[in-house]
Amino acid sequence: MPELPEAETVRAQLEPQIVGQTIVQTWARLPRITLPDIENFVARTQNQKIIAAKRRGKQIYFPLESGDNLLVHLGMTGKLHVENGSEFDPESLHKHIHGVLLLSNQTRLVFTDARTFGKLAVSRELPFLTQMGPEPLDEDFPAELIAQKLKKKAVRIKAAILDQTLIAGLGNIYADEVCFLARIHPETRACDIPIEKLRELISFMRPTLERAIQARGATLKDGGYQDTFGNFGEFIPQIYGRTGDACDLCGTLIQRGVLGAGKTARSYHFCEKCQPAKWALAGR
DNA sequence: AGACGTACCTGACCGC
DNA sequence: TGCGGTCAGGTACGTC
Repeated sequence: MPELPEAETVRAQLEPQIVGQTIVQTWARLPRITLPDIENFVARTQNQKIIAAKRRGKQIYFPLESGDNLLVHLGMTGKLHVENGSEFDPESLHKHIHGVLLLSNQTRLVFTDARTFGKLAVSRELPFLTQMGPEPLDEDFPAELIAQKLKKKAVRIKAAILDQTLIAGLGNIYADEVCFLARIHPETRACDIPIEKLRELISFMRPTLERAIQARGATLKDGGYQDTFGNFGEFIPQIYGRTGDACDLCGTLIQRGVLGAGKTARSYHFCEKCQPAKWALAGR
């Protein structure tokens, strides 16, 4: 699913394809995912020149000449691609296509999303720029500050690092990966982890995300993620989605666990030997 | 205010 | 072959 590396891959691939182009015509059809509403989205993107392709965390956005921004969140199954053509028939579009932008160079920017967890939006304000936690890839990423904040949290460490207001860009895949690399059981309460161990966990974020970007992201068995050219990501997780496989480090069979319950449950993957529950589950 | 629960959505997969 | 049940998770929002 699209996390920071997948969003960055899409952003970087789109940049040379669409920046400098003018949106000639906009089409959208699903009110639930189109903000603030379809009428505004269409009116405020049409006849606008795209002046940049940016990303913050998992959020992709395109500043327009008017001062508005075109925002695309890929959610779980969202995809963006550019195809040739200067017209289209809304009646004959595949049912998963929820947005089409005709560009001035006779191409179309197409948004598809099977599970419709993604979002299309137009907005002048970008509150997520300040509300979202720091970018792990930034040179001045405040690692020590994040370690201190984690040390005060009672939530389980995996839930803590998924919180986009604390750190931007980690999702289920990369959260599991860094827990594995740091040898921390995902259900450990953040405050129960020694501070030096938290620093170690944080130190794995940037290299892991950078390797994933070089591999153009990760595509799991469900084939959910594709880059803008329809290619699968080639990042191979060491732990995520590998239930029943042998751990790369010790050969122990990788297990799957569930964080939370009911509708909110999120799966995690771990090696019980490399990631022992020595601080975990203390209060249960 | 922090922690946790609920809801959205549908393709893929599985057991019968 | 068909069908009901389960799983997948990013994020907004409600509750305690």
